Amino acid sequence: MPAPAEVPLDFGGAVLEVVSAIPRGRVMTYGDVAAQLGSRGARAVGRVMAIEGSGLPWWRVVRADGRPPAGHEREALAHYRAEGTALLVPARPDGTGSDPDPLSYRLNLRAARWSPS
DNA sequence: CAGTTGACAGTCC
DNA sequence: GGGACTGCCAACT
Repeated sequence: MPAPAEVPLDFGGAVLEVVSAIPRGRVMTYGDVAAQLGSRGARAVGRVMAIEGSGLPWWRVVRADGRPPAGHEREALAHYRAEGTALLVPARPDGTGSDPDPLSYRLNLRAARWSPS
């Protein structure tokens, strides 16, 4: 068979498939996931995660800025530290000791960004 | 059927 | 380097 029906699922089904294929310690941007689906609806991907994201490593899907989904930065951070994902901490010149935004961290996409073979 | 929303991305200032 | 605007796609009202 010339074409292994790998896309009998809907858009959401395909998203779940790609996100579920992301290895531990790696991350993908919404745009990359959408690109794998042959679509550019990065926003559509995000919405699928918000709905069907339950039961999936949604924290492995981050924005192009290297920031986790809005409203879940704290939850995602716990997963990143637990999986050893490459994180970039905002450099503190003085080291005041207090972070105005502890959730202002970013992921090192240059090292953690992964793409399916 | 049309408008609005939304776990975004890319470009311009 | 950071902020604002526009563009895209899919689902909801």
